[in-house]
Amino acid sequence: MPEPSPSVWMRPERPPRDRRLTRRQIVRYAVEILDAEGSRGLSMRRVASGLGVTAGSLYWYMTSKDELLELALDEVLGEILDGDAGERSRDDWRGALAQLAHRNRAMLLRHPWVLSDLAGTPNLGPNALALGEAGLTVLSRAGFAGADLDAALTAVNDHVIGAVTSELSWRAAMDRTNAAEWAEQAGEFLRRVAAEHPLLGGRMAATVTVDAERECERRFAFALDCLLDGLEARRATGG
Amino acid sequence: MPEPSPSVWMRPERPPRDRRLTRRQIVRYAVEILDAEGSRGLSMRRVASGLGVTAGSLYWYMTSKDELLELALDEVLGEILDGDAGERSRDDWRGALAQLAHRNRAMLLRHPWVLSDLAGTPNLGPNALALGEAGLTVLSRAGFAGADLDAALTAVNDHVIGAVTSELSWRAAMDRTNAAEWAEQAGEFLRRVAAEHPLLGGRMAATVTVDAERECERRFAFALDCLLDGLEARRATGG
DNA sequence: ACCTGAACACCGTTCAAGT
DNA sequence: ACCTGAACACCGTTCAAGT
Repeated sequence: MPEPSPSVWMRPERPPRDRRLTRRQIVRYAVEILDAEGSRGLSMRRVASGLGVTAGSLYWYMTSKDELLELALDEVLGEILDGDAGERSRDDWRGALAQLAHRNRAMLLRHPWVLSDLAGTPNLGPNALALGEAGLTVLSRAGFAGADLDAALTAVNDHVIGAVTSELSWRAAMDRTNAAEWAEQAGEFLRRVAAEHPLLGGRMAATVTVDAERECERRFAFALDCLLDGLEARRATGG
Repeated sequence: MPEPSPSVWMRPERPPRDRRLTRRQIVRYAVEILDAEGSRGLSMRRVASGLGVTAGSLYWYMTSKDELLELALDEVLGEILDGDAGERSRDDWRGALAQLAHRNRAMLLRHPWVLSDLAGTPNLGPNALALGEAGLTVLSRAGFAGADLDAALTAVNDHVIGAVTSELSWRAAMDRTNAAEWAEQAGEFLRRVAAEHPLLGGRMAATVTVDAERECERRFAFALDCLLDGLEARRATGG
């Protein structure tokens, strides 16, 4: 195994000689599994056997499953900036920031397992860093500096993370209660909710008639707009 | 085992007779373990043995470990409204909403495991419902209705979730890089980051001199204020 | 009705031994 | 240098059998 360090990213990748595998290869296959079956589906043994090796050999390339997840996280973070020239009109900071947020959201919807991972993971990979720099660049041009620069970027990123997290849990609830087999139980449940919680009951009733996907996008844009308005009012214009 | 259903909350709890355990008891002990050691520390076997029974017997009270997590989630959601009269001045919707957000954040910091759980979990327990109704009540009095009512509440909740998620990952990174043993590797790493990412490097350098806890609170309040400004501008005042 | 105990099919990680 | 294969100490879940 490689020597230990606070993060995979603080230690050089092993120099190759006659390997059968690449770290990148391992990570990409792990992402495939994660996308297809979520965090539960990922095991060192499964990754290894899918690549034609034994579980133990993966520990030549990384020190633990946690590190594999750290690597997988950065791998998909790379998709956000991918194929983005980043050269929007220099003055349209709102547009540039909103675009980053939307691309970030799209990535998270493609790789929902990222969210259960994110909380405890350091997030210091090259793609994470590039993404941070890109956001800071936009906000810096917009007039933010010092601690407000951090706060502004964090505000937008946090909205993305939170919005997708709750979108996924909302959809999980809908999918389960709407499944035909449960119609009776779910109906009875909703009736009870409505009786004790009038506002919530009303909103839940309205939810049934709505296209979940479009509604989630609408809410996402709504809050993002609120946030950007708030930032607009706080940025230091001119000099 | 109990019969299946889309969520634990859609099925009545088993009537008792001569049990050694309560579902609540099991859940509370699970929360203790989760708080002390995170999601990794929780196993059915451990919970069972801590309560003086065998793993198999837990399946009399719930159908799976997932359900246990669903129950644990609602248990801690109960803390947010706990001991809160909820009877602030009726006009101060901003204050009431901000208070809910702060209490929610405090809960998540006490129980960080909730965040890795949240994404895929339905969240339909009594405490989740009461919390939703409370938020909707405040926003409804403030003048929001229909789809905007949902969007506004979601905006605030999402901010809390996202902010705590990234706070925890930021702190995980800091804790690891600041550990004395890694001073050299971390220093070298930061130098490289600064060279390739000027803005990020600058912000990271500033970070070292700052109190992480206070800074996180500041950022939280900053974004919340931006959001509330945005909501203020969008609410339907008068009638 | 509730719990045990054994069984099944898995895990992550380590490490001598092979090539 | 890289990989195997076996071992260690675990998992979640099921289910006959006990009381």
